[in-house]
Amino acid sequence: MSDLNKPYILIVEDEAPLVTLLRYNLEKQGFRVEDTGDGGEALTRITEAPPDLLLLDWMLPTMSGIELCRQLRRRPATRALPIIMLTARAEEQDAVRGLDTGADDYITKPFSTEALIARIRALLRRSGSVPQKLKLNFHDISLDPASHRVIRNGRALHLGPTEFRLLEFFLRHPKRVFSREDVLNAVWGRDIHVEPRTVDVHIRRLRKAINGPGEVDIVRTVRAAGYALDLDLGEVA
Amino acid sequence: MSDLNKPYILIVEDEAPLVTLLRYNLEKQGFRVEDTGDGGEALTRITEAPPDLLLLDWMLPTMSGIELCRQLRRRPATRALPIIMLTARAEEQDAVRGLDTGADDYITKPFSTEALIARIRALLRRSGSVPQKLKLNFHDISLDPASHRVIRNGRALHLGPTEFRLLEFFLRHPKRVFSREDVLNAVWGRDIHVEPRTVDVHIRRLRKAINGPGEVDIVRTVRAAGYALDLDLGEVA
DNA sequence: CGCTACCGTCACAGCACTGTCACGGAACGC
DNA sequence: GCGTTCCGTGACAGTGCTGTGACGGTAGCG
Repeated sequence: MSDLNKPYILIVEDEAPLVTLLRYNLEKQGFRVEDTGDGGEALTRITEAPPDLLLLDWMLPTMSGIELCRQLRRRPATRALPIIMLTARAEEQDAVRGLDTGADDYITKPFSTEALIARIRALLRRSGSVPQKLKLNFHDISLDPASHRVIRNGRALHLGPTEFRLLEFFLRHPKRVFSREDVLNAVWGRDIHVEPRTVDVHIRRLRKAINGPGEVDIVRTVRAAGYALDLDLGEVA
Repeated sequence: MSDLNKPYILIVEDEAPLVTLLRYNLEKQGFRVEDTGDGGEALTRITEAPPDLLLLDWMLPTMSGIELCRQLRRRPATRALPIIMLTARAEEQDAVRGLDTGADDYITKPFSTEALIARIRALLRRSGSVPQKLKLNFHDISLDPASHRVIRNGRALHLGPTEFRLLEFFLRHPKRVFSREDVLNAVWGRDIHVEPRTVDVHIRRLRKAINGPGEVDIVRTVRAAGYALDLDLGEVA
């Protein structure tokens, strides 16, 4: 299956002819395409295997596009998923509301194929469209989301569930500082309430777990700001 | 100046009436707006103080919008800068090419203000809910807000939290003199009360932190006025 | 049921950082 | 020149932030 590495686009649209047209053009452009006409089914499929980009129709039978969009934006896992809304020209007002709800872009029917593809490319380029399944690594550490395994310098590490998610999150955004609030939202979930200092404790447990004797600390503390996955270089050559 | 911390939008457009309209609406939305009709000038201004978002007209006198866009995309510092292109309806084909060149979105004239603002919000939200992501640099110093790192001449500097915010503020408005009150409002916050002289002390700490031996002082004292991030040349050329 | 692994919270200590002051020197006006 | 205003500098006490160990609670499992 060579197309497992292609960018994966999910079309949520119930007009069959339009789907056929889109599928044809997008596959010609080298995308892997799946589709569904049902909002609920879309939600489960996205949960199972999040696409790199979502083409979302405004009018849907079971669940409206905007509602689906809202639900996706509530989940940490799909918060950054690029979404393009498809609307009829007359519904442009709603489309504007759609953007504020969380869609990244919209396009009005009828549209030219080139315009759509250009927008898709722009969005994918921006979101760095790297397939999500790859192993994550930084410095001498490696995390495999599929097998749920973490390795540093050849030796396997044992992490608790939260430590694992924490490390995975940091590995996805290396060298970037996150406040305790950011970390809570991303790792614990948007509407869970825990004390910000809890992050400190788990950072400590993570450090203890991944830092063997004589190994450098990969987690950098930035006072009054948060934490980052980064080498704590005091000086540079 | 209460708007120094607002998201900063640069408009590159030579039709004065349109600029006036845009400026009015965007400022009402809480953005700080600057504009220029010249592509070359835009480039220098972006280099000096990168905006959070760029509104870019396709037709420009000296340098075409698409050329400006291409140049910006070539530089690492502005590669992620969100760009919205403004084009006339008839030029839609070009706009598509514009997207492939590196613009993030385009909108065809005439457009509704709400549609534009919605797109702006979507872009700013996507580029990190905190609208500050681009690296800032001046002379031989570089500050990365994302990784919270400051580098001068290849060596990493260690700054305290306040020193960091202070430097970041000055880097966003280089070569501009700010009174102690301005600095307090922007860096400490509008309703925090501290003695104006406190700024002096932190300026000193900042100087000590960033000025290595044999390096020029980047912070210029303007007697009876305040401070500026600028090379201290004894006399004007 | 008891055991284990893990989680969230807290208290406390150490230390980096902060705001303020006093002093002396520099810059300026006359 | 002198007086005044302004700024650089070092010191210092108070504050706030983080690392750390400990503790009670819970879910899963045999």
